[in-house]
Amino acid sequence: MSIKFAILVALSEGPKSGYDVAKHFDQSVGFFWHARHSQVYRELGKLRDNGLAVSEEIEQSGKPNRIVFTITDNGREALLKWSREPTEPMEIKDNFLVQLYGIENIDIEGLRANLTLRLESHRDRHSQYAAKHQALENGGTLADLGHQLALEVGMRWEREWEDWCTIALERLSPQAISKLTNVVPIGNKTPGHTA
Amino acid sequence: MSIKFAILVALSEGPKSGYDVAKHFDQSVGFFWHARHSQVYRELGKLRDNGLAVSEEIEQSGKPNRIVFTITDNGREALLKWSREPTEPMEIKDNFLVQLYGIENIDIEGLRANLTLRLESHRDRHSQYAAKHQALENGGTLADLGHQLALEVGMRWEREWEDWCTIALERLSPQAISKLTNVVPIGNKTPGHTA
DNA sequence: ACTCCATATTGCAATAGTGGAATATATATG
DNA sequence: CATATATATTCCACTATTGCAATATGGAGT
Repeated sequence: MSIKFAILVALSEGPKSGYDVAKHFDQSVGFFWHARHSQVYRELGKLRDNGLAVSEEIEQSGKPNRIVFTITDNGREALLKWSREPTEPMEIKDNFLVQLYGIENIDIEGLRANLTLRLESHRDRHSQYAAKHQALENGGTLADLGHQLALEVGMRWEREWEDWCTIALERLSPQAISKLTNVVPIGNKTPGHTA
Repeated sequence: MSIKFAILVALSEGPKSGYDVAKHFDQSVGFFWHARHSQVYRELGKLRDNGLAVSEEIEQSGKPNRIVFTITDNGREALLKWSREPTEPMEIKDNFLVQLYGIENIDIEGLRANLTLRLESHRDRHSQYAAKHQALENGGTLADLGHQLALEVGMRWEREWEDWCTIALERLSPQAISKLTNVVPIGNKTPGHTA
């Protein structure tokens, strides 16, 4: 229901081709609702069909022509209307947490390896958000405020994951695991003191 | 790719019918990878087709027969194998953040209303996770540790949203908005001091 | 010279997930 | 007595999203 609006938001910042959306998206609204290029092109077509955007073909030589989309008044109306309805909070959907939930049938060595990898990737993302955020620190417009607030959610999320990964690595260390009761960890090399 | 594993994890705790999975799921693994009943039944069928679970029909009168699924050794193998591969960190996908990103074309009154609603819902979820977490506080098994850690991610997530909503409500208050430069907020009743 | 990358769009098969209807009965609530 | 809710499964249409291949060319790197 809503890549539609993410793209509309992207267009609201200025006319863009599908290529533009797909590319610069990932550095802005796309942080909070991502899509692959094939979906972007399809959705742009729908926006045009529904009168929320208009398109204009721009001739180029050597490359396929650019098709530039511009948001219409109807498009802005749609955004406005959308923002007056309640939005569902997003659901957590994370493989790693599913694995934790099934820890008894999971390779704990693998879990630790994953944890280390993810710590890295959360750090990366955190600094990505932080960089964007810092670039806005002197901005005083409404748009800046919106971007700042959104990025702050991203930063909080990544920071929490970072903290949690560190703690989880300790709580899942071989030493810690070996102190648990009932331990017969499958796929885990640690010799737990079995009953 | 992975409601499959969430269901496998559910089955790993004991044999379950589709109805059981759909129902009790929401109080456990389903926190971290949810599915509607129609999908659950479909996936259970696939697990059986692929030999990761076996099913047994249990006669009942008055109600349709229960079809109880039990995880197989192949199923446990699949979980183990899965946990040795890296998992992608989940992506943020939140309508509300998209709206913030497009704040210039959004009804700020609506945004504030949404913010208030969400504050509520994050509080609810937080206490849901916290209750589950507290019930485990004396548990010392590996399974308990896994559940605790997973729930802690949920708690962190909800707590951060709670904090952030409160802060955002201040930063988006009519008074705060009116102090911004360049303000011609659409759909916002506040008389911004236009240039 | 060769390969890789950026530009730019289209199209399609496949997977993932939602939402609702249909079916059948027992029990609880008003 | 009517209505809702819990039990239990199946099926289907639909939306959402991914991933890949095809097409065409200019420029940068090795």
